[in-house]
Formats: sequence, C-alpha cells, structure tokens
Amino acid sequence: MPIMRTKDENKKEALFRATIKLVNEIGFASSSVSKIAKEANVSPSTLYVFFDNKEDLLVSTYVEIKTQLAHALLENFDDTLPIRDIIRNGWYSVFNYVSEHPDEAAYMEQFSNSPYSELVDKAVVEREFVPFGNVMVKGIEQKIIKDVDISILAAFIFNPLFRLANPRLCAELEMNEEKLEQAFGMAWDAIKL
Amino acid sequence: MPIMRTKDENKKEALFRATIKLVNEIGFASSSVSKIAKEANVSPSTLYVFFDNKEDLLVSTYVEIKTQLAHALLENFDDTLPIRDIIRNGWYSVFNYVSEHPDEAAYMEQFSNSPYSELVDKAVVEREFVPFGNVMVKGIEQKIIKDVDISILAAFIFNPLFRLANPRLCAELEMNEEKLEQAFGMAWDAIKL
DNA sequence: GGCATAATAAAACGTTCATTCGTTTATGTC
DNA sequence: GACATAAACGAATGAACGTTTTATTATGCC
Repeated sequence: MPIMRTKDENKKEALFRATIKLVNEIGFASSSVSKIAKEANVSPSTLYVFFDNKEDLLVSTYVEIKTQLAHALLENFDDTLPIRDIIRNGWYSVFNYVSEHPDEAAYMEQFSNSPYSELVDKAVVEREFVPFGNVMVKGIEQKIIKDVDISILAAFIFNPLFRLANPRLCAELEMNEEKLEQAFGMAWDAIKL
Repeated sequence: MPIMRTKDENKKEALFRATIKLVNEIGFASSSVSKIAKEANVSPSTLYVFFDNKEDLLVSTYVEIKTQLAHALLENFDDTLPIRDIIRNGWYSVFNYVSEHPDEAAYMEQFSNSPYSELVDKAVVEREFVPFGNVMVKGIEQKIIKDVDISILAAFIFNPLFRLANPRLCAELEMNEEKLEQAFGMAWDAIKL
C-alpha cells in the first residue's frame, strides 16, 4: 500500500517550456539550472525530482519534442493514398508543426547540431518515423522515387523545410500558401524519378 | 618610430583551431576560456590580446570559417559557363570544403543554429556570396530556374548538402562519386524549371 | 648591449555554476 | 484527523567560470 504525495506533472511541463525558451534566447552555455528553475517557477532542487541532472533535462526535452513531431507527422498518415499524397501530407504536417511550434523547432535544431545529440538513443527516436520511411521504400520499388539512400531522400524533403519555417534562419521570408506549394513542389521534384 | 614586439599570429590560428575542436567535442556550454586556452597552448589572458572576450572569440571563429567557405565557393567561379555548370561547380566546391573540413563545417552548423548567430554582422558575411546569388537571379531571368526567393533556392541547394557531408548527421552514410552526382542531380531537379 | 614596449603568463578576482543537504509542506491512506 | 511519505524548497557546497590585475619575458630599434 503505497502512501505518497503525487508528483506535479505541471512542473515537469513547465520545466520543459522554460528549457526551450531559455536555450533559444540565451543558448546552452548561459542556460543554467537556476535560471531554468526560476523561469519555471520551481526551486532548483525540485528540478532534480524530475530529472537526474542538467544533461538529462536537456536530452529529455529534445526527445519530448521529437516525439511530438513524429505524432504530428503520423496524425494524418493514410497508407491507402497515392505515394505523392502521403509524402505531401507528411511534409505539410511537419511544416505546420514547425510553424506552430517555432520554439520547439529551434530547440530541436540547436540540440541536434550540438554534441548533446550524441546522448540520444537514436533507435528510440527513429522508430517513430519508420512508417514514413516505409512509404519512401515503396516509392522506390514502384519506380516513383529515385533509388537513393533514405537519408538522402529525407535530407531533400525535410532539411529545406526546417530552414524555411525557421524565423531565425529565414527572418525576412514569410511563407504563404503559394510559396508553400512551390516549396513542396521543389522537394518532390528533387526526389521523384 | 614604433618599438614593439610583434604578435604571434600562430597563436590566433591555434585559438581558432582549439575553439573549433572543443566546441565540437563538448559544446558551447562546456568550452570554457581556460580549456580553449589550454588546448591552444596559450595562457587564458593571452587570449584577450587577440579577442575582446569569449563571445568575440566564438563569433570571430565563425566569421573566419564562413569567409573560408565563401572563398572555396568562388575559387572556381566562372561567369562564362552555362548556368547549370556554374551552380554545379559551386555545389561541388562547397561539398569538397565541407568534406575536407568537417570540424569547421560542424562548428558552422552548431554556431548558426545557436543564439550566437544573432551577433554576426550578416551583411558582411552575405556580401561574399553575392556573385553566386547573381547567377541564380540570371537563371530565373533566363527561365532556367524556378522563380522563387533566392533563400528558398539556396535552401534546396545547400541544406541537404551540409547534412550529407556532415558525419555527425549522416554517420552511416559514406558518399562516393555516384551518390554525389545523384545528390547534385536532386538539388538541380529541385530548382530547375 | 640596453632600452622601450607589447606579448605573454601566473595568480587572483568576484561571480555563478551544478548539485546536495536539511527542513518543511502537502497529499493519499487509514 | 493523524500518520507516513515523498514532493518541494531555500540555503549552502566546492568547483569552475570569465575576466582583470600584476609581473615577467621576448623582441625590434637605437
């Protein structure tokens, strides 16, 4: 019979949000545990109830975001559609996620370009994206998509997208529906046979 | 009549290299001034002879790399070639630079995705890439390239390239001549009309 | 060779860091 | 409502931080 006070998951959520905000504003180097805790209205020591240490906080924040992104990608996933439509849906889903969550996207980019990324269990993260990868394999088999490594295909589909949707990298550029369809057209032209 | 001891520019060079190495290995957060100085075999205070502060060191390192990259890009620049060949030469020049200088490339990516990037005078950096941008404008005018913002074009040409040439992001994938020509073909398909 | 000067270094500065400690507070069960 | 428990906290920890101060070394010119 466990008698215990329950953890307040709002605090974990607040710590995630504080981490994302601070790391985007002042970077990994200046984002101290005490600043993050203060931003989340939590005591520094309380942070250690939810995370083993600072590193664990940063890595967990990344995995949390990446999982959200995977769910967004697979939300409208429909295996029965033509391959181009499946990929188009996925592309738009990711674009929408990145547009609606610019802070999460910026954190993701900053994190994955830093040495912290080596601490992530990649198998766990990539597992979420398998269905989408399978579609590309199917597209190759059906001679619809160029016969190239999946990671090359993914690079052409998603890398420009992240740049375009990221205000830090493309501040001057605001996307509208026309530009968006153009951009997907370019991504598709790159990978289609 | 100036009587003075000359600065040892080798030390500035060593500090650049130490910064790149350490930031890639342990990130901005852990790369302290004293560690960088030790890696460069220099006293911490000597660092301040060459740079105003840590921030200046990090930004200067980035600008130095970006300038090197621009020179690599423009080295084989030949205005008289067909547009596709000009862009192909530039693409290969950048790929070669990134392949031969993976540490510099990784630093560049990590830096430009961090808040430090806001400290860079973008006009100074972008000026170096103007000739290449002009080629793309010419390509649009001649109806060879899609009529899209230059930053969208650049995103499709260079973003996948950085990912493919970066061992941190594509560890499992080794590029050979065939894959390379495939990859450029994809980039060109994306932007060509 | 000696002097002026800046490059260089070692040590010290106050501050902030990540983490832990000791205590208090809130909650689920009886 | 009282008890047991873990959540939550503020304060304290020593280490490391970026930078400055102070002292020494090496160099170019007379």
